[in-house]
Amino acid sequence: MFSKTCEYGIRAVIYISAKGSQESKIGIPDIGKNIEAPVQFTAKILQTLVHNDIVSSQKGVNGGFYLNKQQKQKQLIEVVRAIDGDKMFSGCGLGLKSCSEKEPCPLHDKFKAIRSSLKKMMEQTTIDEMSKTLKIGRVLLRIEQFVKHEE
Amino acid sequence: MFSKTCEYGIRAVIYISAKGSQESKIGIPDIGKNIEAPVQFTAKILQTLVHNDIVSSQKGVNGGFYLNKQQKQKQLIEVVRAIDGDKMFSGCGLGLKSCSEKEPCPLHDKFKAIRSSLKKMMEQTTIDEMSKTLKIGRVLLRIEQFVKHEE
DNA sequence: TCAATAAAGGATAAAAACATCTTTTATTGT
DNA sequence: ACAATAAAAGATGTTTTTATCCTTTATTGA
Ligand code: FES
Ligand code: FES
Repeated sequence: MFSKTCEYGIRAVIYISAKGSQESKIGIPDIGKNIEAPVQFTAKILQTLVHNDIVSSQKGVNGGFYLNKQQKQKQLIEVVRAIDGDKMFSGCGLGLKSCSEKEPCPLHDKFKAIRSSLKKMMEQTTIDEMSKTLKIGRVLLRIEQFVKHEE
Repeated sequence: MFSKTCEYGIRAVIYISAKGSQESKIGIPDIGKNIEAPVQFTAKILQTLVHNDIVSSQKGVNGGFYLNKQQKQKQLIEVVRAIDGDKMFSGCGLGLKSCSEKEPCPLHDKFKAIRSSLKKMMEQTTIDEMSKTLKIGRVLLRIEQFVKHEE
């Protein structure tokens, strides 16, 4: 469905949103470990997300990643668009160069319905919403249990 | 959504079903040209589909590919399974090693609904059905118009 | 002020996907 | 029989995706 890069990106964003804040930023090793993704590769993906104003970052001592209020309210589709582009939400299911009503592929009518539900779903889901289910421990971002913060 | 290999595979199968028959088999150059796919690569994909009893083939003079009656009735999901496997229909949307109700990812509830519609759609759609819309010229498998057979 | 820290950036490497080329095998019309 | 044909099979090449390594830049607490 999404590229591996995009999957890591979404997981990272949800984790950062759940665990980080402007006061307590999250470092790449922490992120990589908790979303079970290659650390350096995750760093690259986060660069892209910072460029696209989906994640905030700060260099230096006590630096790291976090999401500001506006960023937490972003839709998941924006994360996908920043990494994989729009292909999944507008491209042809059989790989034709373009998807159109005028020159549709055999699967067009049935496929566009699915594609449209997927798009709607990714638009209706915010990062914040996902991070909340993670916080209360209902869901996981890796096989082993999410490491609960001691407080 | 599907791999390029799978897209070519589905297009090829629909084309062969529409244009070929046991009496008049279709050759790889014809297929490659009409579905706008690399010829030799398409040959490889068809090998896989023959092994999986989705397409029939015959070597030698007047040989080529065709679909028998049972094969025409197969569901599109079988083509996808033969090439891409089952990942798209059972894997986690965020790339976790497994998708389960017991240890779901944050997107699980929403994602499984989409995935399930996609699966149902690919199960309810037969190769024959797709090839019929191609035959009557309502749809295309490539940018340029499908070459109508002279009869 | 400066050493420690952590992200940013650039270069490189490994793996997978996509694609092509060449040889072999089976089939058939003559 | 056999030459022509077309898929099967195996080897190889290219491109894209995924992943790692190393250097640079910005920040900050002591
Ligand atoms: S043309 Fe193929 S999905 Fe629209
Ligand atoms: S666990 Fe992620 S979709 Fe089911």
